[in-house]
Amino acid sequence: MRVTREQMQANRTRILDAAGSLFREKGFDAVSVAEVMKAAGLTHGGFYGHFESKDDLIAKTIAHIFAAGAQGPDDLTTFLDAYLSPLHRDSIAKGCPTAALVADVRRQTPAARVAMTAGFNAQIDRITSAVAQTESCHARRAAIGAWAALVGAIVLARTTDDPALSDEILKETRDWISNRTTEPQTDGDTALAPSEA
Amino acid sequence: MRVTREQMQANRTRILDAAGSLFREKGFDAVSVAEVMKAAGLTHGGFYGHFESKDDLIAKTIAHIFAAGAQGPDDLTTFLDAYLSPLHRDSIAKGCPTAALVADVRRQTPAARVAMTAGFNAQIDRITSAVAQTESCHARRAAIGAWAALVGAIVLARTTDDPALSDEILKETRDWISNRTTEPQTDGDTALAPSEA
DNA sequence: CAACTCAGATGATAATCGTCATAAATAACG
DNA sequence: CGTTATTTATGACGATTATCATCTGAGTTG
Repeated sequence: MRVTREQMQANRTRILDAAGSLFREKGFDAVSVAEVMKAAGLTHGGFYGHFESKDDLIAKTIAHIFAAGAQGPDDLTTFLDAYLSPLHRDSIAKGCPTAALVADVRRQTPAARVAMTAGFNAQIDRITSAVAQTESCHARRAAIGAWAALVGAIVLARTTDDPALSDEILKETRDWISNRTTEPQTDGDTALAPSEA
Repeated sequence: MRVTREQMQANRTRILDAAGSLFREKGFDAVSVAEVMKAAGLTHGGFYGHFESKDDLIAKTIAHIFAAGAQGPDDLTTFLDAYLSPLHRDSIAKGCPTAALVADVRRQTPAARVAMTAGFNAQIDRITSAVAQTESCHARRAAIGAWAALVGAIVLARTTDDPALSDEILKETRDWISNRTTEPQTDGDTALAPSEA
């Protein structure tokens, strides 16, 4: 049952791809090693020839997902629309790894959290660049704030069982993030202010 | 081994309290029924006298947590400061149930998602009331947007292994949410705008 | 082409966990 | 005070799962 060296590398990639989808979809705990291998077209036995343990696979999978999805947001409007779209909300297995895995990674090994943090930094940097096109002073602050709202909205929209509320969360968050400098005082701005302001 | 009816009710509450902390801390899957019962001072056998199944416990626990923590944000500034504080970030077991459980509930039974959605609506309503004190036109939009940013920031800050980044996420999100109408054009506002704006 | 190597398949093992059957012991009731 | 009802404790069962030992067969190398 031996296989070409290239074939072996391809198998390894297939395992990481399968794990990337399954982990995002069902979470780390709910996915068994055998299930990942089956999705990759292999049997469970060969797994430990590729990875030291399931924890090792988890850490490597996180890094693999972020390495693959290095697409940066060129146009901020387009990015916001796509990120907070029902389509993105419903395609978890192929969607933003941060939104799909944040909560799960907290309980994983240090290596997994390190890989996740690397993805965080990359994502913040990308959004900061996009924000800097229209706002330079506090670009990083705006990037972090908007990113938190994006991730929060997606996670909330995916959890509720009420479709109307889910859509509303996406839509209102979308408008809340951008409709500020666009129409400053026209229809009453929607920003929050400390009550003593 | 029979017990007073009051004692039995007290035991049931102890089970729900213990489950509330453990589920928030470690997630639904990682907490066994026996572990919950032990934390409540009981043995695992008596569990099925109180609940039909573990899934039943999960749904009832979600409702129980939201029923207990019905504290509304009176002052918005105080609420934002408390929610995005390192103290709240680090006290997961006693902190916001939404932030601790959103991602996990997505993969649970319909009953669990119904209970969670009820908590969502309550929280949105409370924040909307607080926001309405300074902003009436799009109060609900502002509440949803701010809430998404709050939940997202806490979840992200809890996941990263970099303490500095974690603190930064809390602080910058805090400032990004409120520093808008306070100082409109003074130091360059930090709001995002569509690039064609 | 022959000997060796090693990726992958098959099967086994030990641990964990949800669930349930049964036993025990005490509260509740007349 | 005796009988009944019911909560909790004890123990067991079946299913799942991570991990590893072993076998097989085809790539690799000389």
